[in-house]
Amino acid sequence: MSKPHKSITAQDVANHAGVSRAVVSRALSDKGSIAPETKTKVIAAARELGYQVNFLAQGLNRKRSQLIGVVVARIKDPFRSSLLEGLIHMIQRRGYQALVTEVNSDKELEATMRQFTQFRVSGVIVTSGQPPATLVNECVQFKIPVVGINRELDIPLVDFVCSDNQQGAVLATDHFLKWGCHRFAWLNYAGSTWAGVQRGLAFEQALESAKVGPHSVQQVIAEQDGYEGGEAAALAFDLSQGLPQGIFCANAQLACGFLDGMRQRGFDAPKDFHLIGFDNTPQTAQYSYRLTTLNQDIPALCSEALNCLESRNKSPNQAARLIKVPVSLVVRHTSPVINLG
Amino acid sequence: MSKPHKSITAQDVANHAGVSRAVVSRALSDKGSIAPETKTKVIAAARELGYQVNFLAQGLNRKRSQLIGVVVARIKDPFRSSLLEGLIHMIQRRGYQALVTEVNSDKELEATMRQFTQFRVSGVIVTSGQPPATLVNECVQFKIPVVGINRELDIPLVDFVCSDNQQGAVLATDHFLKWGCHRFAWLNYAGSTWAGVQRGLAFEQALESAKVGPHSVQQVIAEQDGYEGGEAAALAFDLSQGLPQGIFCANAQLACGFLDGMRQRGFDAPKDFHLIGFDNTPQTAQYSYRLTTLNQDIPALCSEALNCLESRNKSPNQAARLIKVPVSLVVRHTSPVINLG
DNA sequence: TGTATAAATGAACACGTGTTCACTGCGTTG
DNA sequence: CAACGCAGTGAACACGTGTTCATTTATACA
Repeated sequence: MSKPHKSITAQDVANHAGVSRAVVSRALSDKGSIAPETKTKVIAAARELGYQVNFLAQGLNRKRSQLIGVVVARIKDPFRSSLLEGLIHMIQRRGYQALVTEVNSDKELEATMRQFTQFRVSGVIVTSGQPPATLVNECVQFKIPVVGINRELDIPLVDFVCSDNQQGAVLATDHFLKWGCHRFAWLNYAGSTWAGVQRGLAFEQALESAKVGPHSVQQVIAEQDGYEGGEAAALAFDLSQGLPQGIFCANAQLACGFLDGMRQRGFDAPKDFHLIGFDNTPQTAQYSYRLTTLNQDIPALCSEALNCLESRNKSPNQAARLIKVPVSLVVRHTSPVINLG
Repeated sequence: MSKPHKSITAQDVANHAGVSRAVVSRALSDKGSIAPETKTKVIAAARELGYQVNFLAQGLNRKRSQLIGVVVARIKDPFRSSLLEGLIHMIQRRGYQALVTEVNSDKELEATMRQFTQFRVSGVIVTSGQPPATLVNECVQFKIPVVGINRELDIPLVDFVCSDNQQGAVLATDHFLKWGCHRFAWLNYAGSTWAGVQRGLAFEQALESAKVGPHSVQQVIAEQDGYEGGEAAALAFDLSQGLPQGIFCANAQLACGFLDGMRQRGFDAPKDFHLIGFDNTPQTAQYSYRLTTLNQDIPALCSEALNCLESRNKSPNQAARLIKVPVSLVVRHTSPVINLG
């Protein structure tokens, strides 16, 4: 029962089938030439013995494991966990395994990526932090493709997949304008991600294109991220000039917090202001919030990311790609549909 | 720039330091005897060349990789993502890497665990589904320790770490009784996890110990899990006999949904009923919910799980352990502190 | 000084796989 | 009948590491 259990190898299958080990490898990998009846015989023997390849040996030989490294941060954040779920799902679906690492500083990220190369991963997906140049170079030297999600940098040979923040800002702006909003604010937090900053800039730009002067646009920077940051920002909001009618949030957590903060001061959406946040997290759909949000197409983001990895695995030196994934406006209670009646 | 990049091996370090490869191995692993000056010389050479061991070769040789397989389901669920975050954090902290797999059926779980053995993982942590006997046997034969979190089964050589549902039910019951509640309900969903069922039973038992007759306890089974399940259950709740005063939920998502469902019918906590749910997820702390919850000690769960793995790696045949981790009552608005004034 | 003991080192093997290369036997063609 | 090509096979090597074992060197002791 508790014997050392010699694990069964391709050699065992070969002995059992009366062929050489090389034939076993060919029979199972569909490479090289092999007689049909030998093949079936070997496969039968393998099944009978319950043979399973040793991924470590296989990877060592191929100089590549079927692992894909995933870098994430703050997994419990609702959007991030949804993205991670999508990534893992897609990774498994395409026959890989997810090596997930949580990273909170760039130093950690460096150590992490080093370990990825030590495992000879087939690819690296970065959803947090910005890949340090030295490590990216290391990956490039090992011919390990790297792709970033929801960030854009100009790194040679590194692809990026990103939700279309510009389009999202335009969708939000149009919706606000249809409601007749004429004063605006946008909320972000100090030390925001690249995507957060980008969304704010895109919002300002979209308003400018719509001939809304910059004096009608107020920028609010919360001291921290997440619900608490948004709540605190609302509690500290300067109301001496009244509330802006259209408020745009860099992410859903900030938006929920901001809404709850305003409620504590006696204001609510859409009665007193309109609110649109990025990231259509499950929570935003709940009765207590019913936020109008910009939905990121998570399956598309994940699918494109893996496309990039596989494509670059085939031709490692192709030019870096930047793929923008469209977002869509999910209209809910905090800035409802416009009644045409 | 895009040359094949021969990766540097221990042999290269050996050549560079003018010793044999075996010495390199000893210098870096602190095993076997080695002259101090040779050691520093080798380490210097390794650093100079930027040598990093190949984990695949290392694992192949040791018959064990430094990977730990983690089985999860529905990652985007708030409690599950918090648990996953804690696990990954703890796994990295102890020098392993997390191989994360999402699983939705027992068939998937079987395939997954098979792949874990193919990677010769150092351990498997199951947070979803119940480990199929055949696969557990396979792991046992490979001497791969398996530990389950928040479930208990009687499987030889498999350890379990579980929040103390009984204690949680008692805490909730005591709190309800102090408020003078005399009619109760508990909410779960059809096809619940083992933990969910257990919590309901423990609640009934705690009430029975407090001399509350079973006719005062109502059981509600939602058709599905999560917020939507709880909301639907509240909307369908039979009010002909009025509302129970003390309502206990198997998890936080159900509780949030139930609360919002009741609000849609004009009821609210703690005005019309008291509500306590398991899982102190971030959302429950938010202003719109402020749920009184039972907090699971996630760091302790994760730490104990890894303790089990490491302990069983040292002595594989020790008796199966069941570790109960205490929970604590977080008193918030839906069943507030009792005013002694 | 000779010997026993310990420390330090390198050659060799094992881990399990994929792939190259030489070889055999067979059918085809000139 | 000879020559040729070709499908099928197995021996051997490479991947990079950890560890055993024999060998060499230095040290202590009688």
